[in-house]
Amino acid sequence: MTTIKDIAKAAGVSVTTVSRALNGYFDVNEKTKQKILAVAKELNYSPNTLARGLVMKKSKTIGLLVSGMSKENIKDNFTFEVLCGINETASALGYDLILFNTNTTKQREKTYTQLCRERRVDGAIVQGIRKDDPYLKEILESDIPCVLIDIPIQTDSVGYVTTDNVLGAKKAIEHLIQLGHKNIGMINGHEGAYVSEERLKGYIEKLTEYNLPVNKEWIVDGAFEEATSESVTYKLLEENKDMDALFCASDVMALGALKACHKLGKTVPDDISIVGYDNITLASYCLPPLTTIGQEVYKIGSEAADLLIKMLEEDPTDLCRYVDTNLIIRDSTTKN
Amino acid sequence: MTTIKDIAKAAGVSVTTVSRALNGYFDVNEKTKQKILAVAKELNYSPNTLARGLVMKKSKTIGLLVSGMSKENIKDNFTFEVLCGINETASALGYDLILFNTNTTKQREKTYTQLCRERRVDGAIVQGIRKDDPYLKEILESDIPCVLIDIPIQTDSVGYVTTDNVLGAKKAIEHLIQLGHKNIGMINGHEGAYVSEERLKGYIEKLTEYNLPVNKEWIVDGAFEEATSESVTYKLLEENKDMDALFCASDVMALGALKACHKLGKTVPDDISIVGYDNITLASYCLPPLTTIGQEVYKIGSEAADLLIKMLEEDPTDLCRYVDTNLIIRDSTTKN
DNA sequence: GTGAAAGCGCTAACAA
DNA sequence: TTGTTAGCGCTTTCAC
Repeated sequence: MTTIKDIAKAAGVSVTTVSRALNGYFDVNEKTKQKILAVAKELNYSPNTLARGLVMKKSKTIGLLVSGMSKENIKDNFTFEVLCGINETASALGYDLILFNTNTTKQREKTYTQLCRERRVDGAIVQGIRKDDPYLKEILESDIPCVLIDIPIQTDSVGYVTTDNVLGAKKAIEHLIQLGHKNIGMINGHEGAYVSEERLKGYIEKLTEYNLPVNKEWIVDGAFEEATSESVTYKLLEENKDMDALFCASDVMALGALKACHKLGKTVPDDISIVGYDNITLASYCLPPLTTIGQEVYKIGSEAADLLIKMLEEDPTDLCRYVDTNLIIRDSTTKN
Repeated sequence: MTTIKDIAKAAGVSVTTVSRALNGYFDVNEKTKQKILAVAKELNYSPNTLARGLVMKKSKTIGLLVSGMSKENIKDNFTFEVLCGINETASALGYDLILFNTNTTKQREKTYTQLCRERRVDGAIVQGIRKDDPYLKEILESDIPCVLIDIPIQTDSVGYVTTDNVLGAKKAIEHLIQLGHKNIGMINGHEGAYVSEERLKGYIEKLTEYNLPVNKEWIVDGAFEEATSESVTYKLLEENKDMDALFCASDVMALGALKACHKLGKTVPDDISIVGYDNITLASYCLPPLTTIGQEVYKIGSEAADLLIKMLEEDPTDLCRYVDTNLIIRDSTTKN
């Protein structure tokens, strides 16, 4: 494999000059530069980023800590869409991505800091970890630049990209209230998720705004899973016969709720309206197509990459970015 | 950041000894070893993989060349599922993944070899590139260990993981024939895909096996896209009123075909049976749920990672692996 | 069982 | 404008 040493020898100059020419410095004679470039091309040279990273203490690499990459999460294209957004933006800005898997026990043996330092990543993007994940604590204590997705916590070295989940939930509930619904239950995710906390907040605030009662028994967790959601919905509707609408904190859970309704012989939306969250691909294909809160997931990813790289290169003052949500009305909601 | 030098100083030994102790060599006194390990832990040491990679000429990194990571491909969870499989297996075996994006022009400036060599990846896994992609030629000419997904070409350093697409297509057609269909059209992908070639082969062979005529006009390309498929299906069915079944080389295209049928006022499956390919998540949710050829996509990914790592560490003789397919019968096919 | 020294490929003072 | 030299953090002969 060709090194700058080889080029230096072939071009009859020193390695320093080669390095400078290759890196586009201006203090090198145009002629020598051309010569060096020619030799480099001829010898089919590729720079060794490991060596460069070693001396520069920069790797032009972003570490990706993603929890939703296991078999179970395949239905949910949220993770993938975020990934796509990160990938395109990062690569457009000259950074490569390195994937850390937080599921396998193998990786869990290492701490977040170890993961990042071993690979000498310049920064990290973290998606899908829970509030109580030990990694989160570490991330916040570490000084490695990091962007959190959907976790609105900021430190000197940690920023975040998220949507306004309170507002998103409010849009959903507003829609249901406008349709005349008064007994609105909620299938939330789980305690480990900030988005759950916020969507619940939006739900409560909007009900309160309309002087509708907030009933604790009407709020249950569905673990962001279809099956769990199905079973809790079943129970919820059995115990509250007058419930006329359901707000689910994710489309996947709305799918479960749909199944439960079907089994109970309830027609959606005539007997009960359902609003989901996320606007996953399935949302427009299921029966009935889901009214839901859409997020520009791809944009969340690309904003995250953009923010992190800005943090690495320009240290911006604002480390928080919000991406829009919008209510998408389909056929799972109707007038009461 | 702690280095082995720091450890050496703190433990009162040489860097050599530290290196040996940390790497679990046996020619180091148990006591010194324990001392070194203790110091390392206390100083919160993380090895620098860049430095190690530089001297060892191995990076324990696998390069991922994936084309299906753009906005358009989000519906299709094939790519993501492959990714998940690769990720879990690679990380279980101690390898990290580095993502190369082949879409952005930025990356296209570099050749495959450059991409791999710059990052000093030990090997690469390539998914979703076309037969005529210049990268493919390079991959086959290069001696970088590589596993191709769904491209059955082998060289000394290149292996592949795929399914038997001829057989898969045959299963689909067999099913349709058993249901009494005789006028079976095919929406294929495009010329750039090996899987298209093979699925077409399976289609033709099975028809021939039953002495059914193979009609060139009945075979059209849908570019693996929903919209394209919809428009070609429209035309196909208009021009061939007696067509009673359709075999689509992907579920996404089957979705398009479904739409076309709907617009033409044809009921699936009563007027026309449709079989897809891939068993994407949507397949079981669309209307009617699709009969399709399922692939263990996750397994394709994990096999690819496993094969590549075997190639890196043990150089196996067999560089080809096949993953099963199976016919999944849902409601888009019925007796004629 | 342990250490000194060389070197992986690169960048960056500092000199010339 | 160019070259000399040191050093990034690590592994690995080779000698003791």
